[in-house]
Amino acid sequence: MGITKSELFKKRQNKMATLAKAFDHPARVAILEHLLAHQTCICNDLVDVLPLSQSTITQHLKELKNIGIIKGEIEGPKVNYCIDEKVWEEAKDIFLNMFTRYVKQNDCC
Amino acid sequence: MGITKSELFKKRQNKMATLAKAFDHPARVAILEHLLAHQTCICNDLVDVLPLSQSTITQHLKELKNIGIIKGEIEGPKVNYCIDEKVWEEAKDIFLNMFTRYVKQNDCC
DNA sequence: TTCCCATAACGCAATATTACGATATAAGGA
DNA sequence: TCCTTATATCGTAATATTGCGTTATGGGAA
Repeated sequence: MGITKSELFKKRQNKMATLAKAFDHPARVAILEHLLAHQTCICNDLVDVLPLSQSTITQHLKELKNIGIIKGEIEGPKVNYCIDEKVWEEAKDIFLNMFTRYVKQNDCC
Repeated sequence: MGITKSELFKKRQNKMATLAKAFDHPARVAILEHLLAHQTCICNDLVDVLPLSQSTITQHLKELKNIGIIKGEIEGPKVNYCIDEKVWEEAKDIFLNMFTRYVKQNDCC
């Protein structure tokens, strides 16, 4: 159906799924990397950097904002985007926790 | 279009996007958590544990296998699934690298 | 005011995803 | 052999995502 039965899963699982969406498209990875690299927040240099149209990029930015991992500040005619520290750290924790839960096994597979 | 222009992005970005897909649906998070918790590989206890139908679960398992993060070993009439260590560690590295690239800023936003 | 710039919103088209029931398939046990 | 159990596959329906052109919108500059 394309519809995810979120209500049937645990909060934490849904949260991780949501946060993972920030990284599940190469354009969004590229946007986040750009934000990480340019300590100063950016506006639409992205249009010059990414091989996508302005409207598509705006949409990805919107999605990242919905997820909460970035925020945008209107500054005159432009918008400055940057990583939302709190959410970023939260994502870091959740992913770290997940990844470190793995313990090597004797060889079941 | 629903089609992602992967060819226009860098390999690393596409790789991360692919790996993120392993975590971008609560059912897949739940499956991975189950695999982490039960050191012994499992088959379809998942059908009892998850609120989804057998066919839907099989589909998620297939997707996780495509991504490469789990592998399945046929054992008689059952299939034992488990985390693929190599891919798991690779994902861990990529995400860790991404998350630790963030440096707190003076207050641009 | 009028014109441009950066962004956002709208609407469309194409494709992908999620979910499930129903039907295979394959191996082990009765 | 026939039945059961565990998985996989198929087909279908509903919804989501991706991408873009086009059109707003809002502010600054001329």
